[in-house]
Amino acid sequence: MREKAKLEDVAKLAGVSPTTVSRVLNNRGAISNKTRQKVNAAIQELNYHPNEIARSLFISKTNLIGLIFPTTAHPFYGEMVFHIEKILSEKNYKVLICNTMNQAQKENSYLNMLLANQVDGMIVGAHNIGIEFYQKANLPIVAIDRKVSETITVVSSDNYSGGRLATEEILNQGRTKIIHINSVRQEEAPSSYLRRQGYEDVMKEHGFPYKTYELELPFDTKGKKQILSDILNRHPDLEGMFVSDDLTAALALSMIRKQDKDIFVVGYDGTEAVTTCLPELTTIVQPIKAMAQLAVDLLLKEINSGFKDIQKNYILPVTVRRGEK
Amino acid sequence: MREKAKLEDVAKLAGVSPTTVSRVLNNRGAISNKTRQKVNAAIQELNYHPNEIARSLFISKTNLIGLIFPTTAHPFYGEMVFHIEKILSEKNYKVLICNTMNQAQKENSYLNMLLANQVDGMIVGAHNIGIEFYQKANLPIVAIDRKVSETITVVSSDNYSGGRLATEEILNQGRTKIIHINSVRQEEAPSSYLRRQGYEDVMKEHGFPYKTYELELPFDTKGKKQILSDILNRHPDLEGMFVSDDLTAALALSMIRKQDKDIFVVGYDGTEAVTTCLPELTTIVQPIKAMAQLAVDLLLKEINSGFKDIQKNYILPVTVRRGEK
DNA sequence: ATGAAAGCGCTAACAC
DNA sequence: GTGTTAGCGCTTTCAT
Repeated sequence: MREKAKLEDVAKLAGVSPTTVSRVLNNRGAISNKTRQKVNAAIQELNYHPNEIARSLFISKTNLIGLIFPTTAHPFYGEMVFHIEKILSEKNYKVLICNTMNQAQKENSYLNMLLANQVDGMIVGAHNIGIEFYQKANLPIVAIDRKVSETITVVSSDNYSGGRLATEEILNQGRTKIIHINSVRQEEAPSSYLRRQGYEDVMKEHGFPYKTYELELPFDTKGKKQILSDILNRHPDLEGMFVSDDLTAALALSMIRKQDKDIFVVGYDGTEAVTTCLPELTTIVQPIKAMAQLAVDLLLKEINSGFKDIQKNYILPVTVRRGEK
Repeated sequence: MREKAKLEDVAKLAGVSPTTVSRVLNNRGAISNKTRQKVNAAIQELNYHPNEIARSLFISKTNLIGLIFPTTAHPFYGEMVFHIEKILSEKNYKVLICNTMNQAQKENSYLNMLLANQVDGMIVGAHNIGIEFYQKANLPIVAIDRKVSETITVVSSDNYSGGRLATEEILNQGRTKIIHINSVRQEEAPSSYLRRQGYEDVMKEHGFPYKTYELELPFDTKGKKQILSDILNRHPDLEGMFVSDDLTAALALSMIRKQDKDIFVVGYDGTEAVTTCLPELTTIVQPIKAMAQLAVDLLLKEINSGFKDIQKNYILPVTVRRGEK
């Protein structure tokens, strides 16, 4: 295995100094055409690739962005990560991906790893360690759907309206016996709380009883099914369910079909993947692409402004996607 | 924004030499307990994080792995990337993610980016540029579902058997008028060709006519639907379809339902997400986690053996997942 | 238009 | 046990 060529090798082969090669590479300063050609020829011949690591070390900038999310295996995050990476790569940034699987310990060690690797910034959509860990990082960070904070910018979609819309969608079907299934409330994640609030407010306004299940949903399908089954049994006359995650909603839907019940299910997220698989599911659509775009824009602004206080909360609107008949 | 502490700052504060700090950090050599404590205290106080970039530069190893895939927005790749990252992170490797969106130009520039960033190796599941680009990289690489090559290890699942199984599954329903829908054949991607071969061989063996559509499927759902609709119209008496991608199969399924036809659809991939959304779909399940594990194992072996010739093709078995009634 | 030299933050000989 | 020194591959003053 031939050793990798370095800048010095190129310089020697081209008969110039390392400085000159560097100038050609970075298009800086004035270079004669003849020199440029010699250098380029040498680069070609040696199949030379500049060492970004060395470059990063010198300029104290890596163009590396860390992404911390629960798991790309979930379509919501898979699509979110896709959009973020796509937008960042167009601006010449590279993306380090971290799947925390909702484990605080992993999130913490990923955070330290990213700091050690000198990322220029981070986009965080995981919710398990205190915001103070991130504040200590002293780095441009944008959070997605996280707790409001004095120093970290948050991008989210309108979870409260989402909860309201979902509930109204069911009520519009003439159904009033409606429960809500949510993930367990996490201190740092207001989204589930807001969705719940939206649901409960609407029910209260109409004077209907409401019931929210905050579940610590297990990762495996079997466990989820068991829990859902118990809930269905407990509500034999149920007419509607607002389930704050499409995948769990899908599970509920298929159980309902099997039991030949008539329960109207509304889900949450509205990813491409789930919409393709389950076009009949009514769901609240989060603007994933727009959230990704905004998060990136804000992050790059922080990075380029020297991390000054443009911290704020941004809330993007959600929409209803009515299931196809 | 306080400047980042560096090793030298820690050394000064602790009243020792940089070397000693480095030794404490890396647990190398013999250090007195007292010194270790002083150093650790200084590290704490300064909130010091070792600069991995500088370290990488010196030791000529980044512990960085590049992942090149079409898009994490597709559940198959989303899940694949999740598993790969999870396994790699346990071995202290970091992951740079690249979404090529099936564009050769992007794939090529990602490849160069990864080389410039001194990745220790790559796992590639995209199929748009010639294998020779990768060979030039002169780096440990494992390909997933790519063309067989003399110098690059390939991990795939048994696409030929998958094609056969899918077809037999439909025949077992007593259906014989079966078509196959595949993505357009790409020179470097044998998987679609092998699935097609499996389908056609089984049909031939039974003496039934066969028809394969190799489609350049557009990215948008609308376009896909149009194409599928045309195909359905062309085959009014169709009894079965083998569609070599679950998402496209899901689209076909919902159209078939709407038209109230009786066509048995078998898909391909068997991801968690699609299985959850569409438990009634029969599909060929690729062993995503096992493929990820094997790909990582082989890659790390190449990296640690100094990239010697353990190149080979590994084919993992697929299974049938029968749709729930 | 080009080159010499210093240094980004770290580690590994090699001393003592 | 601990420190001194050189250097990983690059860029950038500061010369010329």
